[in-house]
Amino acid sequence: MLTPTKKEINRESLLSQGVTMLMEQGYHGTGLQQVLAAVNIPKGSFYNYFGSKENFGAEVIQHYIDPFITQLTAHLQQSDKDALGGIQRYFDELIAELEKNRFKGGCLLGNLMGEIGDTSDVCQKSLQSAVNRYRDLLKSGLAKAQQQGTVRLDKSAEEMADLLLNTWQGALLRMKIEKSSAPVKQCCQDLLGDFFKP
Amino acid sequence: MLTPTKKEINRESLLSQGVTMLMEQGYHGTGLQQVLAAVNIPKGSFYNYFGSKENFGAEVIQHYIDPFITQLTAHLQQSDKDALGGIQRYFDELIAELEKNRFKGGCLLGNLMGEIGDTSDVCQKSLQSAVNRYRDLLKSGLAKAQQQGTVRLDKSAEEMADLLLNTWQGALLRMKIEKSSAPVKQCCQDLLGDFFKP
DNA sequence: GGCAATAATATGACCGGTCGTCTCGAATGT
DNA sequence: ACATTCGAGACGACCGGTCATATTATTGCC
Repeated sequence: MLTPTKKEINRESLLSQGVTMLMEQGYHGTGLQQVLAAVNIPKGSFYNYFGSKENFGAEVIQHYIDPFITQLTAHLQQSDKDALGGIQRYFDELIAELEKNRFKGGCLLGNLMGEIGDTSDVCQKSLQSAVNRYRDLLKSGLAKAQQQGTVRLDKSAEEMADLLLNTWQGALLRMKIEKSSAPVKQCCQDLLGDFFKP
Repeated sequence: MLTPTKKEINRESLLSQGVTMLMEQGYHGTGLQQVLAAVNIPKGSFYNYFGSKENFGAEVIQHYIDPFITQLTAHLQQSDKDALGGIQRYFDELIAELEKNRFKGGCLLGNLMGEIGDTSDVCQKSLQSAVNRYRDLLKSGLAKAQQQGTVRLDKSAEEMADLLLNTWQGALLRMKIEKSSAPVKQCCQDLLGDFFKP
């Protein structure tokens, strides 16, 4: 079928609502009834679409990261001659979005890594995959910047991608409790604007 | 009274058990009954000692960070002539402990910042205070290292303390899902062994 | 000091609600 | 006609929180 089936529509809206609510209230803090009520899907249907809350969580994780991959990819393509600038502008856009949300939520991946990253096998694997997809994209951007001479060569692109991702996650946590974008701005400044420079 | 009252003993063991369980299962993932059963304290007593789960959480946070403050303070005093070395040895000790726990738990502060850092005012304030106490201690260690010439001077000690703390938190999240100490080791290597060097 | 009166604290059964999950008849598609 | 999917509601367990009662301390009086 070309038009999505009702099942696919329902799955999609549950996942989308799941992203919002898991971000706001965490995994254990969010009840399925709450998600189902928000999108007006009967409770009984849930287990037809997803087998369990845990599986749902794992799918929500993937559904969450997709737009970020797309967005970063777009910035890298758009700034083809200046990969570092593309990365910087991507993070600037993220920061603007965080400020618009008044520093609520942060990053679903970070929140769930902390909450259930070591208690749910299914979600752990989904988190690994999501983080790796994102990290690899950052890595390729940084590698291109290395070729362009805007980023130091004596550290591997992968090592820097990991460092950027980790510091960003930590800075998002600080942002949440300080209700300020200073930590995330500082993160970009310290790494992209200093440590990664040749 | 010199000997602690029964109330104080009970409070203490609840807080101690709370640290363990909130670390393992998160805030919403841990029920009060579970905590109370583990230390054999009746449910009714809980609300005499702490007014609510939220207040309990806020106290658990402080109870959690105290030993880390003590431990880092000890390392800084012990390595008086080499503050940077003291900080490095402190983190080495933390890493050894994390490996002993098979990478479970991570840091309670990080986990709770992500889970409830923007939904519970009381816990948010407690998290702020705990993180700031820890950051200020790191900052004073780094400042001393600056005086000793082992750390660069063109960045403030506070900025570096924030960066170290944030990257450490992010690395702990990665550690949890990758079940490996590589991220935290890399964190220390990148910052203490490279970026902070003069 | 001995003892009743009073205050303070400890307790666990119990509250309404929500949790994640499952059952089974109804609806749907072929 | 039949296989598959759906969905209303029920399931027992557990949630955070309350409260009347039981126990223990403290006080005041003789």
